[in-house]
Amino acid sequence: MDRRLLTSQEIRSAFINFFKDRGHKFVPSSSVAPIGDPTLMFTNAGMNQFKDIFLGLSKSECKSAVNTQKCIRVSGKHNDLEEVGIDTYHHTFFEMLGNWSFDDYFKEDTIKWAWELLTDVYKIDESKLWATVFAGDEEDGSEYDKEAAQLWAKVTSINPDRILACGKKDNFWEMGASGPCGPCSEIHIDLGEGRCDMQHIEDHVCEVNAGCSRYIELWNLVFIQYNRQEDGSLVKLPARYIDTGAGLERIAAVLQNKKSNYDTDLFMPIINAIAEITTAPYTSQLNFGIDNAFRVIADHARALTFAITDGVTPSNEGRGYVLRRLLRRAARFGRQLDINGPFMYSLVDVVVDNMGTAYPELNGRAEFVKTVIKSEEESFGKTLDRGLDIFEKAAETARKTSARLISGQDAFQMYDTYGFPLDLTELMARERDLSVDTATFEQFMDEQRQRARDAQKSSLPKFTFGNAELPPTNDTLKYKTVRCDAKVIGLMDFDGYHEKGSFGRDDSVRLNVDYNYVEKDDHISLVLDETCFYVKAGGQVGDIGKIESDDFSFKVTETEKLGDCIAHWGKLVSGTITVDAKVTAMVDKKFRDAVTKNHTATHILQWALQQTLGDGVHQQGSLVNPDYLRFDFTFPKALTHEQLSSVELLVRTKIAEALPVSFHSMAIDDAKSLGAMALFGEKYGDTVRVVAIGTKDENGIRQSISKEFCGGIHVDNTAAIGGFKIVKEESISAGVRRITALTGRPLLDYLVTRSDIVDELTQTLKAPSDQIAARVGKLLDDNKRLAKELKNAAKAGGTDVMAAARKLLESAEKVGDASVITGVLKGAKVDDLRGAIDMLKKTAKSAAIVLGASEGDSKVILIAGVTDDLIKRGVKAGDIIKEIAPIVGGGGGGRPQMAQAGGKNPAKLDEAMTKAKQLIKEKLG
RNA sequence: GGGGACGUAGCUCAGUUGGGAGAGCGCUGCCCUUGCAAGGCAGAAGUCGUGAGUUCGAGUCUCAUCGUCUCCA
Repeated sequence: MDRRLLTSQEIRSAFINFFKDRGHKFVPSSSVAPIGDPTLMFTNAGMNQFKDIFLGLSKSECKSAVNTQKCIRVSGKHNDLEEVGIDTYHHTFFEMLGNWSFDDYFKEDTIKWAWELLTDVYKIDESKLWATVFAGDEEDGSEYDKEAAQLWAKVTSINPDRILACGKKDNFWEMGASGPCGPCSEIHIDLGEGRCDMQHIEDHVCEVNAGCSRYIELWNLVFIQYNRQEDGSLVKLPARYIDTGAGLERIAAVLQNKKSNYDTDLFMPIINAIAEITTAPYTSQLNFGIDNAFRVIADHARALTFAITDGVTPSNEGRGYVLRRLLRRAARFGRQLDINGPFMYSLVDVVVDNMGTAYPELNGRAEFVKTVIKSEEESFGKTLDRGLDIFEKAAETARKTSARLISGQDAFQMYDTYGFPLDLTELMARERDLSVDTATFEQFMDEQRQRARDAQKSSLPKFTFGNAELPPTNDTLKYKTVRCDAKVIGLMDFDGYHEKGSFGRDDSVRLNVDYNYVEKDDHISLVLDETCFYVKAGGQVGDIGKIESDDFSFKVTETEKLGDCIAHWGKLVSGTITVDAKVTAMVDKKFRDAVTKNHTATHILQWALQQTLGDGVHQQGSLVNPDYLRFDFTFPKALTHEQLSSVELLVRTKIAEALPVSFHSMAIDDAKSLGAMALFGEKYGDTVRVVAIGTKDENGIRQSISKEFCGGIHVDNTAAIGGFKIVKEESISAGVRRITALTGRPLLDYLVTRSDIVDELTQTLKAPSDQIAARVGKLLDDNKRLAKELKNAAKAGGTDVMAAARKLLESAEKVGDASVITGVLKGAKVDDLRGAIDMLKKTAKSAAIVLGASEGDSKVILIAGVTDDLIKRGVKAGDIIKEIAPIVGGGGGGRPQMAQAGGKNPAKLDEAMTKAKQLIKEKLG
């Protein structure tokens, strides 16, 4: 039977539907830029968003899940960047299909379903499939996964000879040095003899995990059943989890009968689009520069589009820097295809067209993504131009050497400091019949790598929670009150979590002996059963306040969320804290009020920006604290004064209208259909909280001016915000603007300060406030005009200083044709003296001049000037000044033509002049 | 997280044991030209990123800080 090949879209949805039919919940892919996980730069596996569940930090909302996760591997343990393009299957961006069980089904169903999906749904010939199970590891104390091996034979129709036992490297999965882990079972496919790429290697035998491309891994089924302790031993977990992962790109290649992932419909539309820009055709060969370039560009276009859509923008640090490097790499490969200007941005639409159905977040962000990529491509052009200049200098040096070799140091400096790629340096060197010392270059690279590694080691965090199970904290009270009763259920310090014990300022009740690094402020945290404190989330800062009981008083300075547990960090003010103590938690109300005003104002601001600037405005981030609010959003250029005024006016109008603010808990789909805005990258559960401005009840949400997914705390009525003013508008990266604004008390303070300044100015300038600007402008003009007149007058010799200088010339001593001019010009400034020297040198033609002046009774200025003919005879201004400056208690120096000095003793000025005259005459005589 | 480079006029940059803040382009005015371009002459324009320190004196040296670029992890 002739069967149509499945498209990637069909493969993806078949996977999801297969598991949905078996009771799994579809969980959308989380952002490629994980929030709240600083250990991870990019989401690099499907399990990332479930990590807290496996760690026991939070509970799952469902028993089993299925998803397709956007992943990027460009840094850390999984760094595939250098591999991309040269083979058929490495990618920086890929999709991971996975099914998950959270203490629900285990090995049997996992194996059975995986087999069923591959053979029944995807119709893969089962005679090509192999399975592997974990063979056990003596050193490790882990056992052979007999259970899995037996299940493969029992629940699938696989040929028992094709169930292999393999070692730890391939069949034992661990998240880190400690934590949940377990054996895994992989499914491999035999693509046939012709596909081996290691025939040229002697003794090579094609088999599973032998490294050649005939057998490839299709799907990894991980059975999480152990917890690895800090000491390396394995303990059985009470709850067991399933974590599976299958790369969509590989499956698509197999099902579409392609030798390369790049030949599937996931990549070909992009490759075709590249082919339209360049003249070279894509021929799908390996080891061929042009085809490699096509693959790299297609891969990077996907990674960039997804990452920027999820809110990461190119920058000079962290994630943003990884993006910048990706883009530059793509741009470099573009040059191999003779594409020199910006072009990556033009591939965005193709990616969005192909993936927008599976990842709806792409739609509507394309314009922004293009703006960002294009401006980044332009900036790379500048980097290259700058590098060219530096290259020319290095090449000049190289030409002078007999080896005609550009030194490794030069090449490294160009790369390291100016970002000029080595391959480009080599290429340009060849064009000039030069070569590059790459061995030395590599030496410098190794040194740099070593430096970075050493630094890494010394900065490892000391503080971990080990495997402690943290209790969840109920914090729903935060929306209702700023004061609540609670019970202390645990204490945390820099050694970890303690379920019992006490902590006091007295050493005898300290939890631990070694407190060297916290002795300054005894930083510890309390864990309560319930709390009304808000934890930093969604841009809103965490609350501060107090926790008190009959026995102690504790000042809360920071809150932190660890899984579902909330830690109240701070300082013990007095008494002793004991676990089980009954306490009252009190949020600082002034702090909270200021924050809520700013938070609601931020929502209105977003609405006002969209009203004024259009739908292109998307939130990129926000910060809400008691002092001010900050809102970052996509917009291509600076806002005009008119636009800012109009935004401000809109916000103020809505505040003045005293609109009600209401909160609704509803299903995520309902919220979306009402038009509520969600934030990219944020993880949402099934039920979301919607904050609506302009309605009291649910019926009015659609019509309300602002409706956003938001877990933050707000005022009940916009009137409470009490004013709004934008104080700053700036750019933070290409296509992203930032607005900083004030409300409430900080706004009032700001206005009062400004008003005081105006009052002061009206008094000083004796002008009404509305004329201050004009008056100051006039003063500045007058000032400039007068200063200039003064300068011109001095040049013309009209001042006393010049006149006095002329007199000195008339009475100067002569040694031959040379005039020796010395004298004190009272009240002259440094510039006057210099002017006088210039004038005297010109007038006298041949002269040695030393002039002095004093300022007050503790400052002396000395200046000397000598004409060129006398310098040849050994009279140097610098020398004279150095000799006489000590007389007036100072020091100085300068060049032979002109030198100056300062001093502290005006009384000795005449003595210095006499000495100067004597010195000059000695030299000339 | 670690290393390197850079921050001087609107733009691109120069500024040499620490000793008069400069160039080119652009801008303004005038001359030349029917007009434009070019050319000639004149002119305006700078808290030398910010803050301390050393010094008689700092664009220049030291330290801190902010920003930009760049490489490594």
